Amino acid sequence: MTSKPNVRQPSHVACRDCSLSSLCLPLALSIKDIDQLDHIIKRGRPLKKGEHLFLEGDPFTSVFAVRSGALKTYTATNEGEEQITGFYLPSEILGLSGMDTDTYPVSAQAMETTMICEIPFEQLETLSDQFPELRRHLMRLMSKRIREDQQMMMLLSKKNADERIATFLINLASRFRRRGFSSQSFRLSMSRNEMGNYLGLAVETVSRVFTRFQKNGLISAVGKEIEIRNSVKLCALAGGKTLEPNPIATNA
Amino acid sequence: MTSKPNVRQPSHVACRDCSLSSLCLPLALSIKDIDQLDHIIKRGRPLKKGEHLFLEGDPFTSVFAVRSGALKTYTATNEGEEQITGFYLPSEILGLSGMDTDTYPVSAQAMETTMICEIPFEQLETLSDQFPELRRHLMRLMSKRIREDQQMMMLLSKKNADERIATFLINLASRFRRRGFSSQSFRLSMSRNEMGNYLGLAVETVSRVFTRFQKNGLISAVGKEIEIRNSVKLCALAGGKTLEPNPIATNA
DNA sequence: TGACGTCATTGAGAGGCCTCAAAGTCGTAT
DNA sequence: ATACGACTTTGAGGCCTCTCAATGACGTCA
Repeated sequence: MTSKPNVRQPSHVACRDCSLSSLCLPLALSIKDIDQLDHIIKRGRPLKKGEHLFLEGDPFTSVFAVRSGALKTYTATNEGEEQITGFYLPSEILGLSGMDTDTYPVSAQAMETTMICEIPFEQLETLSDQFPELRRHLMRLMSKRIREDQQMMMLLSKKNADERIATFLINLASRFRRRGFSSQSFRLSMSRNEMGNYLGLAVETVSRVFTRFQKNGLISAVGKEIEIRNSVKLCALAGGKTLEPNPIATNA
Repeated sequence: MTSKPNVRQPSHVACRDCSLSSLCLPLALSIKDIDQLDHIIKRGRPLKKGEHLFLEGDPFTSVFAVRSGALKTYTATNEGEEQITGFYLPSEILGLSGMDTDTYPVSAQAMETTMICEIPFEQLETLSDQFPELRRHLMRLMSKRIREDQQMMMLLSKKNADERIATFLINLASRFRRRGFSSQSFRLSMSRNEMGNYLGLAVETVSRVFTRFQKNGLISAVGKEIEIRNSVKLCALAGGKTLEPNPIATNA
């Protein structure tokens, strides 16, 4: 399993050679201009499971793109519990919500081994001055995030446990598909507990819904491995269309 | 009640003469540059209660600032019910969530007689090219909105009915105060039904909580008139600090 | 001013989800 | 390989909020 000649070290892949460039920030730039973005990006060592990318209260300096792996963001409730605010898959951008403060309003933690591209915000703003398209893309990302958060608010205030979990699974599936992975079977990077926390449900409820979904032939779940067996019914439960109420994913 | 000599017609107040300028978009501009913003703003006739500013699906053309009155934004759930996504008070900006689509993702409706400043988005973008501060302010507004939506998600997934309503009242109070109104007593522009819809509660629950709050001396409510009688306890219920989990309000 | 419709309040009952508890499974590290 | 801890599953019971229903208050318009 040593590296083969034609396989670059992942931590050195340039934007122009990155398979995610069409989903990530570079999509706002022409081939020629991508290298400019590339130059300001810092690529650190991989984060191990449980390591933090930044902590709530840390000074806001950068936004981040996920290259591989998965992260969650969370904040502390008044009672000191953890409240998960989002899950982030490869090509998704996090850190934008800190932009109008001097500190990050949430903590970001790796749920598995994760590689990250760091984009120092000051330099990103400078680059935005040069490339209006990049600026508009950043705005679109934030606008999209607002709409997705509103979908999430609707989920939390109107949907029952079954519908919440169906929505969550369909959303994950569609994000996997867009990244070229199977939307039929995939591996959850979060625990049942984290899923429940995010969806406003107790762990036990999540577990019971999973069991029920399996009895009804909607899914098959072995540990974190999920297979969607009846996507039509699952989508119906989720509320019709293939929703995507969570992080920032792709372009329009 | 005819207009007095020194009172301009409200629909003609320029940004530089507007009492809200320090809370609204102009705060990003110097006195000298405000007039440039002023020139692109359209000031239409007042909206009567129940009238729509825009409908979900309308082509996205402008963002709006509330001059007086109050609006709500809402979207339709899959079952065709209304889901309120925000309430907007004077100086607050709405319409930003449509920015990355060609249509508004929500409808906006006046809850009372309301005056609006319309800012055509194309011209706002052009102006943004000239004034980086304006651009950054727009970004900050969106970033702030994301954080507030996340507060709202926390409310919906972790708080009980008492805490939700306490949070809502404290949030409204702090927004009134910032606008120079009393934060102790004010008039709700929304019905109990709308409040419940927004907070993920049934009307009856809202009503019962109001009754209980009055028995406990936290507030006094006569119809839509609210008086906060024990702001300390109410803040404690809301979860400590004076939160503001809703629309876009002011600067840092 | 009276009548109507909308909104708010109050009560009774039911249901969904949470909490508590315990057993079972998985992953990991020694 | 084994033992430990973390995670998952399942059960029983209770509570909070919703639903349904009816009465009461308010505001509006003829």
